[in-house]
Order: sequence, then structure tokens, then C-alpha cells
Amino acid sequence: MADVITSREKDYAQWYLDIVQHAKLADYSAVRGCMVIRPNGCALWENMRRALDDMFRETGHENAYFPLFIPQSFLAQEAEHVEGFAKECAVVTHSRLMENPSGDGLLPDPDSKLEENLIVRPTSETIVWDAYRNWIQSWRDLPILVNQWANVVRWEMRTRLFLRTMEFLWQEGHTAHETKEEAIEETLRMLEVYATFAEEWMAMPVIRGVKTASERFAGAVDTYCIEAMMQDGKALQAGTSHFLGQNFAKAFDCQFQNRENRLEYVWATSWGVSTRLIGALIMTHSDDRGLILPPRLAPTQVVIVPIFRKDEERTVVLEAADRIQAALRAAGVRVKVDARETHRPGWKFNEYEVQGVPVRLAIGPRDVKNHKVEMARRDKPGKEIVSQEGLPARIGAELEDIQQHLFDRALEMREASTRCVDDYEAFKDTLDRHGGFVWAHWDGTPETEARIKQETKATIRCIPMGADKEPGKDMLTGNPSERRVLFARAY
RNA sequence: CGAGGCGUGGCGCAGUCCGGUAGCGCAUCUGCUUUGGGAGCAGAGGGUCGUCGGUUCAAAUCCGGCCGCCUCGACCA
Repeated sequence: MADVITSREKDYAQWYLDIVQHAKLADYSAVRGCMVIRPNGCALWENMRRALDDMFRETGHENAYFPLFIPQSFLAQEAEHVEGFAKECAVVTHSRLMENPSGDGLLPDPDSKLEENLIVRPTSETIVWDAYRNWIQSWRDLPILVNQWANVVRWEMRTRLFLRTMEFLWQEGHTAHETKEEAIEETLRMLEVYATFAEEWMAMPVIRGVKTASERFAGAVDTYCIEAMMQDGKALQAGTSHFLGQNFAKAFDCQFQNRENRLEYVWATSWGVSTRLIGALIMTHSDDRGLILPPRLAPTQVVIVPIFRKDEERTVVLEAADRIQAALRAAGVRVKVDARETHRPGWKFNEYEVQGVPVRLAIGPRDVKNHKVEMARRDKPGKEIVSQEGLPARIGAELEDIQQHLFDRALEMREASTRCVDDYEAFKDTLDRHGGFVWAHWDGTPETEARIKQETKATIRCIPMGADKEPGKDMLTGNPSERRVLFARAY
């Protein structure tokens, strides 16, 4: 074995980094905290993007593009927003470089200092709402349902490939509405889109909920989220949808004439998911051998590895491989034949396991003669000899089964790591011994929340949606609580 | 910003404690045998040891400064 992936048991964080690098998803770059997304990672992101983009379209959204640069003064216009993002902004101050007069290298030319600094967008609410002011006059101009695919920069102290990088790719939806009700409806609709995507495409079960005030997006009235559990029992926020109220409309003076002929501020939402989802995908499904991809998102769903020695074998084997590939492709399967003679079959088997290809077919002279093919599933050990007859239907069924199996397995893992606790000592003990999700009562105050976070490192991931109220007592203060909330240590 | 670690052929590392002029694996090249789970054997090429300075007959190794990156923590999607 050439490259060995650290086992999860030995060092989970290292395992994660090994997967990212050995599966050739991403690499470190010359810039601290920024990553190179390699073709494997990019193909995965493109598949996610395609699926999400279709869902956005189906719910009536259009894509647009706003500038990378935002005037510094824009950020200051919404008080909470600036508070949240000012500490992590990349700032552009000059437009030119010159040779350093006192040595080698370059310097920003002092004469090129910008009249107003520009910040590299950490998120686009401000520049979007500055534009919306010009787009919206009357209730007839609403709603505006816009999404953009973009990169953003947040100057993070500490980074981790895909989970937290200084620059990341994401989509951000920004919508404008006539009424509060409509905006809230949109916020929840998009949360549901994210949840559906996570569960049906990523095979990653999520909990839908609303954030507490302290975890809320800077400038939002309410932040809804989907929370997933990783294999190490830590929570990962996988997507957020914000009801922004009229905060940004007020900050950017965006009013419209309503149906009663009165001026009113526009109601807003924003929502986003990022390349962080790739990190979530890895930590939900993969194993000690490498990446495991759900078939619906896998760039390559089936790889065919031909096996031969002699020239005459090569001819018949490759012919059979190509024929199978054509049949699968006609059935809509993303399939490739790896006929490279620079690598041997065993090498390829390992390579595709590390890269997470859901199904591998191997075909040699023996199989050609018997009209069979050897099939191996990435999500299960072992392999099976199957007939070439009816192969496309069989593979289609296997891919669906893998997708379902991954979801079931992830859900089972999550349920096994989810506990109800009523007593604070038991709460701490549960977190230390098992991690995972803990349902517990909270009195609703930021003080209690902060104290629990400080003492246990656990945060309230969300107040769940759709769960029945269950009166109880806060585990710390004993004050009354309406329902249990979801606690976990998080990424 | 705090704590730790690392910087040595393209990649991954040993050598540093105890100073003596650089080694291993992978990759590359050549030849033969191989090809159904990361091929084997034989041979070959490739490094001013992050950087600047100091000690010494002699520094990858000891001392000091600087730079960079990674991991863990505080902050965060």
C-alpha cells in the first residue's frame, strides 16, 4: 500500500484531511487558508450545483451576478451586519503596484490609494439591496427571486479544507417580497429545498430548525438551518435560510408603494449553501478506505476496468467493455472505461475505491467468454459475478440501492448518537462519552445558553421545527421550558 | 492571537539528542519477467538539508534571529 489513509478511530481530523487529499478533491495552495479545488472536487461541486440550480428554477428563481467588491461604507449601513462581518473582511485599498524604491519587490503605489476602500464580499446582502432599491418601486415589481453562484471571502483565523476556508464557493439567494408572510413562506420553502437536497441527493439526513438569537445570521430576524451529524458525533450546519424582515430594506432605503398606496419597506430573505457541503458529504459516508459518494452526485457512477494480458485478449475485452459502457450510457448512467495501460488493474481498483466511485465493473477474458462481468459496490465489501444480460437495469437498481443504503446507514448512525437528557450532569457526561445530538430543555435565555456553551462547548444547534411541544424544566436553571432543543458540539 | 508540530531529491519521510560531508519508500529512466487487488528482480539519474547569522578544523545536526506552513484552542458557513 502506497498511501495509507489514517483510520477514523486513530485520528478523525487527520482521516478527513487524508480523504480530501487522497481522493484528489482539494489541495492546499500557496495562500494560507485557501484551497485549490481539484477536478474531482470541482466535478462534485458542479453536480451539486446543477441539482440545486434546477430546484431553484423549479421554485421560480433566476440567476444573476453582483460585484465581487463592495464599498466599505455599504457594510456599515446595517448595524448588526457590520458587527458580524467587519472582523473578517479582506479590504482593497490601492489599485496599483510599484517597484519598492528601498529594495526589491513591489509596493502598493501610494498615489493609487482608493477614495473609498472596497471590501471583498463576505456575503452580498448590502450590494444586492443597494441594487434592489433601483429595481423596486411598486408592489407590482415584487417578488424578486434571485440567486447567484459566487465566491466569497471571510478572513478566518483557522481554516479546514472545505469546512472553513478563507475563500469558498457558494450560492446566495436574495429575495424581496411584498409582505412579511410571503417572505417567511419563502424562507421556509428554501429551507425545505435544502433539506430535500441534503436527504435525496447527498443521502444525508438533516434536522430542520431555527437558530437561537445568539446563533442568528448578522442582520436577520430569524435564521433557519439544516443540521447534520458527522460520523464523529459532531454537528455540522449544512445550510441556512434567513428571514431578514425589513432590516436591509431600511438600511438601503428600499421602499415600495403597496396595494393600499402607502410606502412600505420591502421584506427580504437570503439563503445559502457552500462548498462546505463537500466536507459534510465526506464526513457522512466515507470510510477508512477512502471516499464514498452517493450515486446521484458521483461524477462517475460506474467505472469499468478491463483486464487482459495478450493482444488478442485486449481486443475482445476492450470491445466488450465498450459495448457495456455504451449500453449503460444509453440508460443514463455516468460510466467510464479505464483502459489505461500505464496502470494495472489492482492499482485501478484501489484508486477508484479511494475516490469513491459507487460501482466498479471488472471484465477479463474469462468474463467475456462467460458473458459475465464482476461487480463491486463501494458501500459494501465483496464482489459479485453478474450476467451482461440486462446489465443496465441491474446497475440502475444497484445505484438506487446504494443511494438508499447510504441514507439509511447515516440515519441509523445519527439515531444511535442521539439522546434525550434532563439533568445537567448527565448532559455533560453524555457529551463527553458519546458526543452526538442531545435533546434537552432550555429556558430560552441567552445567559443560560452562553453558560452551557462555555462549560460544555456544546451549542444549541437549533430549535426543531415540526416537533410537538413538550413542557419541561431547563436542565441548568430549572426554569420552565416549552420544548426540547437540539444541543451538540459542532464544526 | 495563544499552544504544539513541521520545513531534507517531484511526493512522503529517516537522520538532529551524541557534529565527520546525506539515506529510505513512492515516483522517474533502462532491461528482463509480469498483468483477475496498489507487480518482482537488477541497474541508473535526481538534494548548496526553509532562510540569515554565530560557534567549530568540520554543521542537516549545536546556538541565535527571521520566514513559511500544518494541527489544536479562542472567532466563524
